[in-house]
Amino acid sequence: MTNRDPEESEPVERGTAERALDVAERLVQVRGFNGISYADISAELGITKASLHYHFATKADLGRALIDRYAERFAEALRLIDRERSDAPSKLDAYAELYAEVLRGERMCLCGILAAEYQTLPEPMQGAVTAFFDDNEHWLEAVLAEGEAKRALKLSAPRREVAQGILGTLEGAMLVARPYGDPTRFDATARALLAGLTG
Amino acid sequence: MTNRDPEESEPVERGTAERALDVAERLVQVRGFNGISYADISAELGITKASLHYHFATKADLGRALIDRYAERFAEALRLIDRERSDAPSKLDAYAELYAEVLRGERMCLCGILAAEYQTLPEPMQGAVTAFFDDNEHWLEAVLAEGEAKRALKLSAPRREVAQGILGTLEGAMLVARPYGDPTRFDATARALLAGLTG
DNA sequence: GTCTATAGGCAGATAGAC
DNA sequence: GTCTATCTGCCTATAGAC
Repeated sequence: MTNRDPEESEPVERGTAERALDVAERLVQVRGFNGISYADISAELGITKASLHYHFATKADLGRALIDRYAERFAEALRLIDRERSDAPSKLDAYAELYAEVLRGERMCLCGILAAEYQTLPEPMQGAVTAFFDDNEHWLEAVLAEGEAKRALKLSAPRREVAQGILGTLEGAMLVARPYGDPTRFDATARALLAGLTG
Repeated sequence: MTNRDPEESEPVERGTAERALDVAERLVQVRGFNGISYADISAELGITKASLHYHFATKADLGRALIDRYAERFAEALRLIDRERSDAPSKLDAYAELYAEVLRGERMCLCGILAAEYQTLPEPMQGAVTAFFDDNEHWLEAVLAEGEAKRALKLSAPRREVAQGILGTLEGAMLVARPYGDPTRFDATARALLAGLTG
């Protein structure tokens, strides 16, 4: 369990900007970027909107910082998986579990929900969203390559396509599961997906 | 090709309410419900916001009408598939093609994009979104049952779970493909999904 | 059914005091 | 860094004339 929610951690010293990102991240993962406002965030934080603007001049700045931090934390989680899991199937299992954790927090993947709003996002945010997906797919491709080399995985399509398929499938399973408030909807799809790769 | 875009069809007589739904549907499928306004719709329609309020008193009413009409049209497309396709694999193929068509129009599935915004939707819209998913899954379950009976499909999980997996996978493949403006990203995932069922 | 006009609220953002 | 105060603009929605 690496991808801990900062808001649930021990109360270490955190600056206002960091705490603002914590609140904004959760709100966006629940309501979407177009569904939240400076008022929402600053109210939860106990400061004024003007103070929040001091840390993030524009909403685009805030959104960009949100994605960058999320992507970094996700990348760190992937490095931890590489260290702690030895074979490809186990790594893919841990990867799916990252998504399941997010969903159990009643949230959508940050970049998944931003993908839905993609056409309305300021440009710097758009680039950061696809960069997140690209990073994930590259990591998945490496895992798939390792799995093929060690005969632990059998792919029926090019690695790149399979990697894209894994990402899309997990994002979609989250997307549909959340309205039902039922994380097990996600689990079944994830299990079937991974079973199809080891088959 | 059943699910034709009314805006691209021959100019048959259409009332203002219908034309408003056409415009709103496209806008929501591109920008999301929180990303559009009465001003956007009425401007494209060449009428005032007040006139639009005559047809749809509140935005919630408009949204509800949007989903209901979309769901009806989708259900009609499914009935056509049942009539024109004889075996389960072919039906699933046609089902995936419905999604591919939407994506080629640079749109997201209406209910897929609304699922992302679910927590901010007025209640009547929330119920209509899950009802759409439920309808789709019931149809898929029936197709899967037929495919199993005729030994055309081999399922490695309960029909219900497989149906949920198909829906989620296709929605997710659309969600991620759209930011890249590359419909082929969707096709690869859809093909692999169906191949795994006939396997 | 469509219009003009407008209400009332909230959005993102800024100026300037402390 | 945080505040109060304020601006401008857009939002949903309504009143009432035509």
